[in-house]
Amino acid sequence: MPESLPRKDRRAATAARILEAAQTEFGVHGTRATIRGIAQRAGVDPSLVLQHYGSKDNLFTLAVQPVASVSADDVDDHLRTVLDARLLELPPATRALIRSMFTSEQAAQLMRKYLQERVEALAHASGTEDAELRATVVVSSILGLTIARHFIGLPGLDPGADGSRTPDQVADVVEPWLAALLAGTEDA
Amino acid sequence: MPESLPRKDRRAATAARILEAAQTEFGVHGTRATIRGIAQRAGVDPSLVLQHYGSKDNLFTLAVQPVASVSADDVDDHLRTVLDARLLELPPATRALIRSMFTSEQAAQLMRKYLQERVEALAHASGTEDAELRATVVVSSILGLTIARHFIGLPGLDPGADGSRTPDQVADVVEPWLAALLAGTEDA
DNA sequence: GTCTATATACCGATAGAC
DNA sequence: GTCTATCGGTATATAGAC
Repeated sequence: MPESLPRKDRRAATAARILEAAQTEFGVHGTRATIRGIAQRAGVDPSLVLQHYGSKDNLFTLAVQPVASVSADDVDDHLRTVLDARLLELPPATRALIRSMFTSEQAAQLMRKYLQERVEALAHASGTEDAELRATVVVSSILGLTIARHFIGLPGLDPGADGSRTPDQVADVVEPWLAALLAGTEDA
Repeated sequence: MPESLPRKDRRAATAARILEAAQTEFGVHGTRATIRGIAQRAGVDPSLVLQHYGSKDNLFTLAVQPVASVSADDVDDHLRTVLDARLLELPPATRALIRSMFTSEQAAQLMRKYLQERVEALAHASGTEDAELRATVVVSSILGLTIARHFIGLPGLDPGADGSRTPDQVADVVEPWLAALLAGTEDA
């Protein structure tokens, strides 16, 4: 055995590895992820998972906490940032949250709160008529694009598929369209 | 016991009740729905469920088959029809499919095929530049609105919530916006 | 401190009583 | 034909061996 770190540090590092493994497993299997699967991915004994986190439910709660959202002082910048993030790679916690929110009321509530915060930030920053409705539609559309891209695999959003489309090209089309709805300048 | 129908009809009626119960249970619990729960909802013995359908997986396959989509000869009519259907009440099979597609690869594949058919119909009917990309974004947005409305419960889409908004009012805002993206006439 | 063994519960599916 | 009883498997969680 190599020179070991202080016990406390080793324990914290193991706990972090378990949490990362939990995010990955919940991201792949949703609420059907198992303690055994998480332990195997983290390279530890299953009992250690509960030793560190007490229960599967507690570990789940920690694993699906989304990263803090950026502020929305500038609407266009905010839209572009969020859209790029959702079309490129998904943070493990976000992937786990989306995968789990249809079979966990707790996850659904967390997602509702998270999305509603973005709705209110966008609505406040735009301030047009029907601002909340428009912001809700924008946020819902981004959610739909995220799911279609990362969980369903619709070929039209798959980068490098048929027409070798990059995520940037998708965002170039989508961003002005979302901005137009928020601003209320679209015409049919 | 009242005068009973012919055995065959009674049996078919029971099978139909079981299938309906399965759609409801898969719509509520996703792939976590149980044979026992389905049987209880249908008012029959659990063994009867397997007697009729062979296996849970076979019953699941039948329960999540979406109803056939309408044709898209007229783009605006098609958008309006689909949008109204998704914002009002969701068919049981569609609810079960969406709820299950994150924990069942079979359901995910079925949803991909279903959405891609709508994408190609819309893209063919519009025929603008980047038609497939635009149709994919439209279909993904409708999916996002459906999920936000029926599975997350975002207040901005909740009919009769704060501003007593009807689904029609939501569709009145969303439909022209989606049509503009398809037609390529939006401006930023 | 780490892991083996197990308690408890629920799942899908099957066999056989009536 | 319908239902009782149960098998085999797997899950979370706990207790105790070392």
